[in-house]
Amino acid sequence: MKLIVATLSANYNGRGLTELPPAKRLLMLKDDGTVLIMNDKGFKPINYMTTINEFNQEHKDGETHLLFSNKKEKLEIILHEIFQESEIELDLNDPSIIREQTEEKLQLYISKNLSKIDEKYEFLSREFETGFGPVDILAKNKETGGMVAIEIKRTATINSVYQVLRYVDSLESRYETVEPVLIALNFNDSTKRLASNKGVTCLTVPSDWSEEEFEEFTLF
Amino acid sequence: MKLIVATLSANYNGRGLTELPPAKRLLMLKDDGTVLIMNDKGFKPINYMTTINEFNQEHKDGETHLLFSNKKEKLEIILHEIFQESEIELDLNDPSIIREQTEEKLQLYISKNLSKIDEKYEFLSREFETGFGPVDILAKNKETGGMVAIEIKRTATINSVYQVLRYVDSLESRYETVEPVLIALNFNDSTKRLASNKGVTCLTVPSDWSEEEFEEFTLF
DNA sequence: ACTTCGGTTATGGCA
DNA sequence: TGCCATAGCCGAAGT
Repeated sequence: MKLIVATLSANYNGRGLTELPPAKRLLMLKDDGTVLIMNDKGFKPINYMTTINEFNQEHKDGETHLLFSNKKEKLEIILHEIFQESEIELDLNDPSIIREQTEEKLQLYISKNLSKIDEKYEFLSREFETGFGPVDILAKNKETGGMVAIEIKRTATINSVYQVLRYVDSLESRYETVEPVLIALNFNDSTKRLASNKGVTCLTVPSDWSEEEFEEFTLF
Repeated sequence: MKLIVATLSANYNGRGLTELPPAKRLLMLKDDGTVLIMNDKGFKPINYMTTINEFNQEHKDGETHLLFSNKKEKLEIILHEIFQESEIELDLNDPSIIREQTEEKLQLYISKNLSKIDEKYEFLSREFETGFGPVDILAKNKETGGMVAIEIKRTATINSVYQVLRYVDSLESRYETVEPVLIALNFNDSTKRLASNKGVTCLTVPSDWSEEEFEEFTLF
């Protein structure tokens, strides 16, 4: 990638419309075509653009204008004064990051260990289609004999409450009783409150749902 | 900020849990404490961390271990081999980017020009509290005399449909009839279909809702 | 400090 | 390709 330290300004038009006043910043031109304008704060670029098809360069009044574009977007960068310019070589095939404890893995864990969360639930199926999209887990309440719609989240929000209620709505046309359940690692108070008002059961995953358990699953 | 080109690996634990195998990458250490690990693809860092309170450095077997942490997160970076190291100075007070055509500006535009979208609607208030969060615009249908709950989006999704229906649910305890309306620049087909099934009116903002109109508004 | 919501969200998966 | 849901979403504003 190429790194340029310069006083620059920018204009973007595409998904949104932005104007960036001039300041001394870092411009990164990655080998895959990605362009990033960085300042010294935070982790997000101020302006950026990916999937660039067209690039043009102009010189006007001693300033360099860079024009990046694709079918839907346009980014203009004006380099007022260049202080440094350098090229660095990184690994072409960067081995990808390994993510653990994702919602997908949590869902697989709970599918296999539902009774650890609550003894009375019996797992029936995963990603069961309701008509409003698939519910994460469909289970049976061994005490009541009724059905259970379970929505799983790493962090449950009020949206999760409405989501599981939608599934229950849809499933109630097929089953006599459907009980809404939210299972998550974290709930905030307002979510628990709303769930309680709406009759949605909230269950927390034991914090020791462990890496060892994963060995049983294959994601692919 | 400091830039380091090195063969490095990383482990993060906090909001999630990740493992990054070694490769030659760019490490950015920003002046505000932000740490970024970049490769030569895309606009996102592979690993990163912000709001760091604690930093420790260790040397083991000729390798440098960097340990960044705060109350909730921990990031370890192992520098196996360092190729380059440099320090660059950027502007301390980066003037902030100017965003146009944001949802907020769209909301203000529609507040003042609701009759341009549909003659029969009369604006009553903005950000009206429903009990399930504020509805963007509360209006009156001059033909029916009923109330109108309007949700505004740059791009409307199926979630927007459920959102406005929640507001209507809540408002119906206060008003006799409440009509759900979605106003957006873009709708996708499935959103329009769902809205139609659920009795939610979809209205598109004329593409010439112009910058000139903004002059009337003050955001602050 | 926590919650809520918009974002040029990005990104991966699947129809 | 478009649409959907997740993400270590981030960041900002309000409480």
